[in-house]
Amino acid sequence: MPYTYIYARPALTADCVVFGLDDEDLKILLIQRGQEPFKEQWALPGGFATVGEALEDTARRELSEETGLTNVFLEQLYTFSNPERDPREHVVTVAYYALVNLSEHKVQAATDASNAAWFCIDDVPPLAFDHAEILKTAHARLRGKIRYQPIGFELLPSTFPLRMLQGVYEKILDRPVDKRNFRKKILGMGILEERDEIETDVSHRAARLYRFNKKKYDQKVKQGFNFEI
Amino acid sequence: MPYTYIYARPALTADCVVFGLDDEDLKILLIQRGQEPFKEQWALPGGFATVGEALEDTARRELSEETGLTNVFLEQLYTFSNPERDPREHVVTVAYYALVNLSEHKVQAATDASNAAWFCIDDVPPLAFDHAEILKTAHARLRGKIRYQPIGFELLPSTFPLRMLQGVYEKILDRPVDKRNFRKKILGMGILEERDEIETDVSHRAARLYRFNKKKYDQKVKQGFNFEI
DNA sequence: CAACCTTAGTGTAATTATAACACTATGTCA
DNA sequence: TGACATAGTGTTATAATTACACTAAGGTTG
Repeated sequence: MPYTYIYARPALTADCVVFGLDDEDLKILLIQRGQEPFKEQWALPGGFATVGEALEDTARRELSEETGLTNVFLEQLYTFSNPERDPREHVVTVAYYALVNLSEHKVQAATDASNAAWFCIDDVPPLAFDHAEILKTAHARLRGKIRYQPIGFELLPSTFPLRMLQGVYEKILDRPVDKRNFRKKILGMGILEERDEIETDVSHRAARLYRFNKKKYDQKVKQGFNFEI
Repeated sequence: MPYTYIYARPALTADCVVFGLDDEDLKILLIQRGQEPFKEQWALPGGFATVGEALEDTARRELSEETGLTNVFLEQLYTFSNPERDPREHVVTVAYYALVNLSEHKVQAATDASNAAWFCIDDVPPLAFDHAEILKTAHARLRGKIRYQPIGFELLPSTFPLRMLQGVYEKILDRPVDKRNFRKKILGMGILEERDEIETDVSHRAARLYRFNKKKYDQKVKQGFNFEI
């Protein structure tokens, strides 16, 4: 059933730049396209907007359909509207970026896309459309954002040792961080809650585990507290 | 000549939140709508996207058509896609914010819109659609942005006394700023160029005029210089 | 023309935040 | 039991921020 409008309309899509973190590296989730254009090439997960659906919901739905990921931290990044960005026609895309923790969210390549896989941020294959530019924008945003908002938790399991959180910052900022200063600062924010557990299955002294306390965080946000690292 | 697509498409618009500054207040540019819905109500300047045109160009074109403003500083703000935001149908809007200096850009209400006028940011009439929310988002962004990027110049004539620049910061941040510290900081950035002119037509000691030097600014940006105020 | 009003223009000291830095403690593993 | 790996902890030097008040210049007014 076709739809007719008096004036031409650009097509509208939502795409997701999904960041994950393993012990080694900051990673990015890509899918391999099943159709033309750019068939077989890697691309950001995403798809066409549906009338009556907010674009953030489009982004979440497509992410779930294509990779099985649900319930992730998701924020709008930027809207890309260069008329040449899609060879078929003028397609405007609203890009989102997402943070997931790899240990609790397993990715499965799902129906729509033939294949989904994680790539190291420094070793990404050529991407379809202008997705390389979108990725670059998202990476820059992530680096900028983590410096003044504690979003690093989203990449970790719900309880984690401080070393792991420090690792998040080091991998995203791509530079070493002083352990003592980092702990002072992050604990001083008063948004981490000390748990009565320690790490297991490590071949060295086990560290205490912490949990992000969203309630305390929201409270401090309301008070205008500054979360710069 | 109608256009037909296999799947339904949301309509797409670009809207502008235009900030200006006079001696007194931070102001916002609104137009009075000539058609339904929200006929006669005040709204942000903006209009429908054209296929083949980047949305930033749409924003500039509509701004020029509706208010006569051209050549303004314009940045993307956020994309609003709530399906209920327009009573007619699902309309996604990409919002931009613009900074203009009132002394050099005179506004004229132009063809499309019946009327255009400046309003104090603290005294805005009820707005059409979700434009109040867009305005609030833009105001928050402006406040946040000016703290780490020297965009205040965009609201001033090309040469200006430091007092005026300080006024920009005070009006946007909505708090007093220490004169000596401000001068130290802003001159220390090395992006202002001292001119051999002083103010005229003032009934007190005339101040030296300065000019923003974009070349020096771009250079410092490249070196990763920090412009926090 | 003198007194007054308004804004220009300038420096220092106290406080606070940041950055640099090294050792002991505890557990695993060979 | 000795070697190894990471946990956990304070202090000091340096840099950045804040608070603060007077003289200078020009215009206005009685």
